[in-house]
Amino acid sequence: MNKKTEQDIMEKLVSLCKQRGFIFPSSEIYGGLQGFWDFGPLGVELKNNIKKSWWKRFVQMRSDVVGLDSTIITNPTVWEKSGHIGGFSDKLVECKKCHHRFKADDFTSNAKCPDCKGEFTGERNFNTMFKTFVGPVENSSTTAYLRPETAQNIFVNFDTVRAAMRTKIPFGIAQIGKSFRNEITPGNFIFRSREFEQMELEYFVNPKEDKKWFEEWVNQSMQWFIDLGIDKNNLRKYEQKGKELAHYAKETIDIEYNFPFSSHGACPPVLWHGRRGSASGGDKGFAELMGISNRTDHDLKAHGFTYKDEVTKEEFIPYVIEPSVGVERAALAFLLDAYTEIEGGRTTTTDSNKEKEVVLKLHKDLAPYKVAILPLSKKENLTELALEIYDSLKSKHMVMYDQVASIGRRYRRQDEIGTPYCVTVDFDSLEDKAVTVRDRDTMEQERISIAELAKYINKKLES
RNA sequence: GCGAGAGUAGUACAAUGGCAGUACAUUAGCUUCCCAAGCUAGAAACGCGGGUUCGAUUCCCGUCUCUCGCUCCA
Repeated sequence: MNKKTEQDIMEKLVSLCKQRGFIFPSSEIYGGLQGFWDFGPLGVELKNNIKKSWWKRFVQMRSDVVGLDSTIITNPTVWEKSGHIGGFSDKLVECKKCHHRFKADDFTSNAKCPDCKGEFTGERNFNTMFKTFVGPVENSSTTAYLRPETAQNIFVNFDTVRAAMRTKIPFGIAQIGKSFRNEITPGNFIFRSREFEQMELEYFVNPKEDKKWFEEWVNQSMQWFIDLGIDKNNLRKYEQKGKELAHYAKETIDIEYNFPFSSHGACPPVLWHGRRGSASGGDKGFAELMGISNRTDHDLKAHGFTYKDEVTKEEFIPYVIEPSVGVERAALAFLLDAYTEIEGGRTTTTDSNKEKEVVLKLHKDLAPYKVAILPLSKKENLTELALEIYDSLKSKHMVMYDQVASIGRRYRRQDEIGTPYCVTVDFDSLEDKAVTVRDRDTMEQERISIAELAKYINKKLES
């Protein structure tokens, strides 16, 4: 795929998301706000389905992981202890000539730009934590922060959760929730936004076993994406090396997805202290979808926790293995991977002259609507039966009813939003008490008796 | 924050110093009845404030917002 085509796909997906009610700019009637996105009727279903899938696999299905839902605003001491008040605030200088930017601690005040020998601006603070005030008085003693990650709330609750649930190491605490980062450059649609939702799991282990558990979580995380239908060829692991690693991390592996944009431009790798400038050594497309880090005992130590094994009497500060993924970023990867254009369309039974057809091949667990009920005709007796079927299914699944326009057009509508199954009520249905169930991907149809329909659909959606 | 570009129906695009169009999407009706057919009718837009002008969506200034690049990262 060439670059132009790739950009087109991103633009087309953005349009589709807007038109069909997945995602649109926040507060758009006032021009929107950079880095903030609203999820529409379909988007919220997709997002909920992603979260549901993650929670089921990593909390519900595991006896060694429990959940948590903590607050966005906390006592600011949390962020002092964690190092975020220092770490999320960088002093930067900018070259007045070439506008390259450098961390101020690397240079003396009279230094020249290493790229073009230009003059630097004065130091400027780049703080990526959102500030707010608790209570009506705005001053330094009431300053609080919107959390830039959900992880710290898990760490500070370590002992309380452990005691309440009688958990023994190794065990994990999972949390899904909003985080906020005042990113200097949000962009690429929902890839990087300022308000976003994280699914984080902090898995506490004996430091002697950190390697084993790290590998385990990398593999588990990878498998989750694959099981939800992401093409393996669009996924890869990237191990962060040296200065790419966060200060707290002993080891980090990114799961990267082959996005249709390059998320990082060139930046001087030698001069830049900290992270790598371009994704995985400059390859275009692949960019971080998820990170799995060995955070060692950095966080628990910072908050003053320790752990005692009551059987072996061994006392230690647990290491933390952290799989962390952004819900919106995952949603983008799922949408991109599902977005399929078919030149000329798939129709063989009519000679309609369409240029292309769009099918969103989302995994059935992720599809916003699972089933659409379509009466073949608007004639009274068909719609009545169709609505009865709709009513009989809606308590179990997200079901859509649509009677407007030709049947072919309605199939296209459902294909475009990824609905896996369409149930068509035709004139024979009145006689034989059966309907046809149409598969999104194969367009094949099967005739099912109405009495068996609910069971049939349930089975299809569970398989 | 700096640099560059851009703001016109839901989307993608036109045009114009004097009634703002097209395609797709959408609504109602007719027709058809299993894969975007057709016909008829309809709804729907010039980011905002100022200036120039008889008249500004168009020209000028400002402002806001977005997009791209720089950092940051899920």
